[in-house]
Amino acid sequence: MKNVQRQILHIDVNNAFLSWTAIDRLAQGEKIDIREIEAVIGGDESKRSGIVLAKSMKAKRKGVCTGETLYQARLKCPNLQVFKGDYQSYKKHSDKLYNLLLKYTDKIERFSIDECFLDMTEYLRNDSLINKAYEINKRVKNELGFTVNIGVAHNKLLAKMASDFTKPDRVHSLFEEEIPNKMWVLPVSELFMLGKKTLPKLYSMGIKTIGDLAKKDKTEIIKKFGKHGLLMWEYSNGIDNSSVNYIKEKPKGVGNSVTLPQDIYNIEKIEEVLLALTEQVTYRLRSYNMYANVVNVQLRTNEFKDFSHQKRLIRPTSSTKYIYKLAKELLSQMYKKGTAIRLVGIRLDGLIDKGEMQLSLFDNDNNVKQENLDKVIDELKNKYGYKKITRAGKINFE
DNA sequence: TCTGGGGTCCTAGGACCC
DNA sequence: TCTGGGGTCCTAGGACCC
Repeated sequence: MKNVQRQILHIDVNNAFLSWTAIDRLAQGEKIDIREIEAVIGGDESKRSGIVLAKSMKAKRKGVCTGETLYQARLKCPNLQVFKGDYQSYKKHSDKLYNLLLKYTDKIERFSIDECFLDMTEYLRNDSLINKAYEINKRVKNELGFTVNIGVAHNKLLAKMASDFTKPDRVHSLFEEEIPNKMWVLPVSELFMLGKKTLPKLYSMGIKTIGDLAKKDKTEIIKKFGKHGLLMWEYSNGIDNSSVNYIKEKPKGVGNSVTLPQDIYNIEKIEEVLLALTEQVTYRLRSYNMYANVVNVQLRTNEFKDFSHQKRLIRPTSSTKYIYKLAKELLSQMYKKGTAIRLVGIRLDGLIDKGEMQLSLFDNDNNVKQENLDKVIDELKNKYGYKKITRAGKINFE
C-alpha cells in the first residue's frame, strides 16, 4: 500500500466545562454569560475538593490556572465567581460535538470529553484540510453555541500541539516545514507528555525550548530517560506515527475514589467508605459486562502521601461480595493504625469480557448466586436511581 | 478555606521456573 | 568453595494526560 500523507485534525473545546455551563445557564434564563466575567468551574471547598476545573478568559488574564486551589485563584482574582460543574450535561454537549463531527469523517478518536482527533485522509476530495477546519470551527460555533480550537497537521502530535496555540476560537496549522518557527521556539514545558518531574532534569541539561530538545543527541536522551526519552525526543522533532483510534476501546481498568470531608483515623470507618466505593465500581464494571482480575486499594494520608496495595483475585469476577472481601484484606494489610486518611480509592484492573472468562472447574453455585444478587440490585438501581439503593449494611459481607 | 477524580503506561525488584 | 541467565508473573509506585 502506498504511504499517503495523513490529514489530521485535533478539535479542542475552549474552556469546555465553563463554556458548557454558560450555555446551560443561558438556556435556563440566566441573564449573565459566565464566559464574559471573571468566573471558574470549581470543586466544593467544604468537601475539601476546592480546585479550579475550568476558567473564563477574563479569569485567565488575572492569572487563574486550572488545577490550583480556589483559595489561590481568589488571591489573584478577588471578584472571582465560582460555579459548580455538571458532568451529565457535559457528556451531552460532548456527544453533540461528536455527532456533528461524524458528518465529516467516521474516523474520530474521542481523546477526552472535550477533545477529538479526526482522520480526514479519505474525506478531503477537492477541499484543503485547512478549509475543512475553518468550516468545522464555524459550524460548531453556529450550531452548538461554543467555540473550539482546531489543530491542522499530518499527525496527531502536531495537530494537538497546534490546537494549543493562541486561543480561543482559532484554527492553526503545524505542518512539517512550520516546526522550526512555530514549535521549536516554544518553551520545552509546552511539549505534550512532558510533565513537571521531567522539566527540571531537562533544564539542568541546558534544554529550555522544544528546539533545544529536538537538536540533542537522541541516544543521550534515551540513555537518561529510557522509553519516555525516546517519546519526548520524537515528539520534539514532530515524529508521531500513531493512528487515530476511532474504534471505542474497552476500558482496561475502572476505579472510584473519594476525598473525605474530614480525615479519618479508624479502620472501621475506612471500611465503610471502601464498601460504598466497591458497590460503585463493581456496578460500573457490570454495566460494561466485564470481570476484573485484580483489585487495587489506594489510600492518601493527610500529608498527601499515597499508598496502594493490589492482589489478583482467585478467579475473575464482578461480584461485589468477593471484590469487597479482597479489598478489605488489602486494606488491613496496608493500614497503619492511627494514620490520618484523606482519600480512599479502589481500582479494578485486568478487565476481561464476560464471554472471555474460561469456565473454571472451581466454579460453583455460590458464584451464580452472587451474580444473580448483584443483577437484582443493579436493576433496582437502574430503575429507581443509584443513590437510593445500597445493601443493608455490612451484614452480607462477613 | 490548600491541594479532584478518572484514566494509561512504564519501571524496578522479587519470586519462581527451566 | 561456587554462585548462569533468560523468561514470566506479580506488586508498588510513579509519571503523565484531561
